[in-house]
Amino acid sequence: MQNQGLAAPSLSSENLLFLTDEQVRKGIEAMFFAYRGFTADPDRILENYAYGRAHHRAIHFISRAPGTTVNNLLEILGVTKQSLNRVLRTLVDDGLVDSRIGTRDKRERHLYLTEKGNALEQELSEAQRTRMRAAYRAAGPDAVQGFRTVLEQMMDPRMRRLLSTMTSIGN
Amino acid sequence: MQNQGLAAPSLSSENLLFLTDEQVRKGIEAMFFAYRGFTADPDRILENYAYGRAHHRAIHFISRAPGTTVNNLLEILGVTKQSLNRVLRTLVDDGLVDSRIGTRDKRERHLYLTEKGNALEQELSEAQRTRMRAAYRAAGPDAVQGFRTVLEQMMDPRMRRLLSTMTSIGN
DNA sequence: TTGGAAAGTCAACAAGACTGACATAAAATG
DNA sequence: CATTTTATGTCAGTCTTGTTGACTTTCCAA
Repeated sequence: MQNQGLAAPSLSSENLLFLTDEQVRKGIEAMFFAYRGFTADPDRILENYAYGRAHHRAIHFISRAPGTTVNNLLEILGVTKQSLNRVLRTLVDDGLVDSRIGTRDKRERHLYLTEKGNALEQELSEAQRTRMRAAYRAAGPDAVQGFRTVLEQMMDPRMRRLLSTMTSIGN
Repeated sequence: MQNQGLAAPSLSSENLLFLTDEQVRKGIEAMFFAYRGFTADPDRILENYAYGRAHHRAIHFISRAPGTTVNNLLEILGVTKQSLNRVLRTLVDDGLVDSRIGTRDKRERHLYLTEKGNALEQELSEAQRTRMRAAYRAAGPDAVQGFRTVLEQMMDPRMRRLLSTMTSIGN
């Protein structure tokens, strides 16, 4: 177990207060409630389609990285292939996702959103972006910078790497 | 649908960039990955006890507000009472939670952690706090302030009120 | 005092995670 | 060329955690 800062010599008294269990706990609870808000709008929309959060996640990342393979998506989502397969199957069957056999490596399936899939993706992400945008605007640019910084520190390093490669493609 | 800022006259060019769909989308993905990190440590611990995240949440908020009623907890957790009841039953049966019939209103149950329940709560929250603390320390005080501000803006107003009353008790 | 509302409990079901076993096809390797 | 590894898909079964519906007990107000 690490030294948790109570006796750390390099911290200012402001930092000592800032790192009290109480303060950290507030952050934990804020994270819990905020995540509920974060998923609330897409969840509401998904009810109309008989899809769930799992479908949303798949659609999101296929939209983000078109042509991604199943294996790649597995890595990003952190679920088992059986679990992802169930979701993908329904999305392919319903005509929202196109699964194309790889040209170089025919074992691979490359995933793309169809027009229909893209429409749902737009609907979902627009709802989610609207909330985020409102929060960002209310909080201001500096707060957003801090928000992003703390989130990056919270995730596992592996996910942090994954996120940075993903955003460098997408930008 | 609201004006999303692209033509908003009061925004600086820095803000225009800052509010691009791409930037917002990065935030969404960061939130997703960070939440995974956020729950990873408690989840690992819970495996040893045959409990899940739902048990953790109940334990957390009972610890936070000892003597809270089932109804109150329902409000905080945002699940159905039947769902919460299953979790509470196992916790009571296993001797982690004490459920006392209300004195004023005998319909109510007031919930308390037992010594055993407190021990698990400590183990779980210490693991979670350790990660949060590390993230906070790496990000710095200003970033943490921004983090908290954005999270509060992201949650539903009802939850924001709930959080503020909760923290005013706990502090 | 009685009927409705509120708090909590029990039962059954569904979504979405999991593990394990197995199949197929293609690529990589000796 | 034979063997092994990799990528994907599938079937079956389990677990957690959410849901709805039906029920009991308790309280309160008409």
